[in-house]
Amino acid sequence: MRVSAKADYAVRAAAELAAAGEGPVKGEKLAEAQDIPLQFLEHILLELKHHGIIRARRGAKGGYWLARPADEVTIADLVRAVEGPIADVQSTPPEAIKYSGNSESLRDVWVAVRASLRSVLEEVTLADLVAHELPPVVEELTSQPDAWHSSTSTKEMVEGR
Amino acid sequence: MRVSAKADYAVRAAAELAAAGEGPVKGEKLAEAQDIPLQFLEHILLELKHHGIIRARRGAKGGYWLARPADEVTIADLVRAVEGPIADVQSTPPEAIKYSGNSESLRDVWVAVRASLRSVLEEVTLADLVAHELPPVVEELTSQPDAWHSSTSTKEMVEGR
DNA sequence: GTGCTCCTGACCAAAAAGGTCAGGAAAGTC
DNA sequence: GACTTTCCTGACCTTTTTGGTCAGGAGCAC
Repeated sequence: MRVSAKADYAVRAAAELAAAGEGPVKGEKLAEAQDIPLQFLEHILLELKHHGIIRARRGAKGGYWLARPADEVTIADLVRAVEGPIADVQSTPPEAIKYSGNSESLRDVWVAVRASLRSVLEEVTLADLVAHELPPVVEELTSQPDAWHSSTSTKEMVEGR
Repeated sequence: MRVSAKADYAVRAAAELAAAGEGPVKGEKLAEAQDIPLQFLEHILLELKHHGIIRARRGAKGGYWLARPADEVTIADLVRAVEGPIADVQSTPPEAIKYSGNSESLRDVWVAVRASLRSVLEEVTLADLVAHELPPVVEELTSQPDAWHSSTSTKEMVEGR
């Protein structure tokens, strides 16, 4: 349940494109702006292009730009482009797994996990990101103080930390 | 953003323990009940023991049992025990990451992602699982039909599938 | 002491993560 | 047309993670 460097980079680079607006932006500029290894970033941008999220042109005045308006590109789009399906269990979509007996309901739990991830990732757009105005669902989640610290694990509780 | 086999196995084995109630259950029985490779499962159970989630005894009448009542063990406890922190970004807790300029708000998004995961994983207990009675938050998420199919990706939309 | 069962570390193969390198192919400029 | 710029692509690489197996030791019950 972790977010890869690739996904993080993809979102950050796309945010730069969203902020830039129209004109094509060079890969090098994106890499510098967000401190991402250039050659690695180029592979990521290529994937985004293959997924129809961005466009590109080569040569002197070349660069990358968003294929759609920034308010029509969600974080989920970017994460899926580089990481594949969100919240697969053992590389299988949760609804396709067969559980027996006492763990039958576990399928519903994983489906709920996926749904809750989507409720965040599919709501936030690049436009929201660069405007620093996140949708209500995010504001609500981040406004709780608990959300801001790594939770105390069971082990730590047992050991009385 | 995927759930590992280990986490899935951990929850399923723990569900068996929850269903068994008091007496110690042998590893072999857990493995058979949930169709998990025995030797792999033993390593997982050992981790759970180290995290204080289960207890064990060796010998003739040995086996594993829950260290706490089933309604005090959450899915989050189990996932954290075997996978570590939930929703780290690049192996770092989201609140600890420094973002610059146009992606400053991304930190809040990852924090919201973690919070939304917790809102599911920390609510569901083993008791809920084996009783097939999941908390309202889960019921609500799974009751939406959209939650039950893998979402159509941007690429597929572009290609008109 | 003799099974039975958990405990532990070593090992292993395949995949994923996170990159780097080398060159080719378009687009613009002179 | 040559040259430069910038994206495009595949091959390659190292380290870590994933998903296990194997061999033996240690504690418990009888």
